Amino acid sequence: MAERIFGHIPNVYEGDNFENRLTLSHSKVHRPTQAGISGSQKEGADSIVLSGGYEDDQDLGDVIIYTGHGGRDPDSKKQVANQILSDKNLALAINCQNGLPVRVIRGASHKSQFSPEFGYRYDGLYKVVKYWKKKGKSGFNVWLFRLEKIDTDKSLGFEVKEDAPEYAKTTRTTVIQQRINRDYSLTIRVKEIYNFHCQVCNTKLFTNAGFYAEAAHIKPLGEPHHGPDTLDNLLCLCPNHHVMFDFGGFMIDDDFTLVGLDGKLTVKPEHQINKDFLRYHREHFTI
DNA sequence: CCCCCAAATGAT
DNA sequence: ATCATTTGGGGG
Repeated sequence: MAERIFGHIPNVYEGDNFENRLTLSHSKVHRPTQAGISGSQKEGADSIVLSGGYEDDQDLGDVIIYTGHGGRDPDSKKQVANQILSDKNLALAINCQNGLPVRVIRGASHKSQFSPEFGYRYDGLYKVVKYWKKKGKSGFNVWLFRLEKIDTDKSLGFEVKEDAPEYAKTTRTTVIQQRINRDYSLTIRVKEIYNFHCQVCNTKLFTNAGFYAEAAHIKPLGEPHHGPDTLDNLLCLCPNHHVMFDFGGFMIDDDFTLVGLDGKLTVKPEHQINKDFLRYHREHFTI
């Protein structure tokens, strides 16, 4: 299977139109030819289509209340059963918990003032800010997802000038894209290595969407630290210890002894941690 | 690998 | 409306 791309697809811009689901699929913007949600419960959802099939959808433009899938009679298309938080619905929940963007495509059959007249239109990136269960118009439970539009360029710390040449935009999009995806797959990997247990306290949190942990960079990414997005610069932490680590609440010695907290960092053999990054963290974040 | 699904599509 | 066909993806 081709790698799932989160965020914009290189060379595709907001407002681009597609004749039908097949051309949309070939563009990589939304790969499934029928399903409304593209994603997996492990990685999250990379794109959704609004096609007007679900009566509990609400399209307010920059805010969308999107109904999960399932529970419909294949012939009548009516809700005939409760939806459950699994498969693609779970994928959207993963986006919410991990702050992953989802591409939104509106189809002409979706009846709203924001729908295109014909075919399908790529409408940019949204974040999943909340999800909940509700009794839908049919009387059966549906899962709803609140999507809010994000300004990609600003949220990534880039200011793409209106008059920038196309080639520059393209290159930048590609570079940003590759970075997001590489970093995200490593995030999944470090969590899997520790099976979502915090390396500091061994806590394993669970939610209605499964287990929850955070991947923490030892030497921070970006300005001015320029830490790399590599496995040897990542830790699997619970949210509390992630916050403490980022804000210098504790340090980690070269032998993994914790400074400021009792005990030692749990480290698996398949996870080589670069001690230079531990040193960098000690030097720059200790009181 | 096989099986099944899916907010589609095109023809009756 | 309904039917058959289609295609990519996900999961076991």
